[in-house]
Amino acid sequence: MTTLRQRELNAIERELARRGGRVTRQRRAIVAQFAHMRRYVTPQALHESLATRYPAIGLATIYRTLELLEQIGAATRAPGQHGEHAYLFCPTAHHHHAVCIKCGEVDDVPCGSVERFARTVARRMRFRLTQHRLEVYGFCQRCS
Amino acid sequence: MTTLRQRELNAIERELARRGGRVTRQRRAIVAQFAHMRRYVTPQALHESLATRYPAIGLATIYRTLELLEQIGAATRAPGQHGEHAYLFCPTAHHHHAVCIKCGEVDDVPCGSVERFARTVARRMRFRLTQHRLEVYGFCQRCS
DNA sequence: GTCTCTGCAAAGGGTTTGCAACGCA
DNA sequence: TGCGTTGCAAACCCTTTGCAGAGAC
Repeated sequence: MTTLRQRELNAIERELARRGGRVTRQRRAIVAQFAHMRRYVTPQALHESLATRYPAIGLATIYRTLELLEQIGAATRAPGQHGEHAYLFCPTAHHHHAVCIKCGEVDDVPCGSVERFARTVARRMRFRLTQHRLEVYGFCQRCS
Repeated sequence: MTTLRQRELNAIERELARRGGRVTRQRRAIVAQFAHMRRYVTPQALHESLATRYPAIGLATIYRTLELLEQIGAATRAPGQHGEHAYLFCPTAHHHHAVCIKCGEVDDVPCGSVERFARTVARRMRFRLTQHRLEVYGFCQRCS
């Protein structure tokens, strides 16, 4: 698990470098913490959770880094209920999410069957499908 | 269709009255325009679209009325991409949406089969399901 | 050494709130 | 007449931007 995570982090750093970006201490710290959280986080929350070990990182840097991660396909942004941004570390291909309403942890739901299902629905409605999004809420195995 | 719409409007006014709320000119105008639009609208956009006939209605009133409609179950709020609020007139029971990415019109997708599907997914993941939400994006029949 | 990134602070934009006047019931 | 609602404007809060200094490569 840790190995997989480390591999993901390395891939992100490579992608950053490939685009001419720089791998700074701040970005390393932000990405590591973000990946570790496994839930939707607001820039503010991420800033706070980094404050102990990296008190010097500015909030604007968090915003800029999260936006960058979204651009390189390592994060998803889903606007929260109060208008704030909420990001999820999410470096893999298209899939869906199961969000635990107790602990907040987010698991992945593989896309295959969702896609077939969405296509059926669209065909029935004479709707030309381009995207679909399923979110499932409930209690994860541990919180049940 | 018009009859159905009128019936929905009447139901909303009754619900308002039942909760001790008042049916004012402003609320009537807002609800009628909102229901007529059949798409996600921001408070700002609704305010503008009312400006011609009701220039005196304040933006704050729109915000307050939309929030109220959400509370009585006549509207859904889905935060937009830039952090603004977006509301959809949506007075019927639980269902899902097919959003046209060209004209913005929103159609309903009946819930039944989505629900069965979501349950299957949840069972496979040992996830105790409480809610689910499917959104389908593409071109509606007319825009295809 | 160059050019990107960072932190700070100010600006921006949407939303919410306080309050006196208004108007349903 | 009483009490919920409205409009206005100020307050709020989160996000974005500008800029000079720091730092990756």
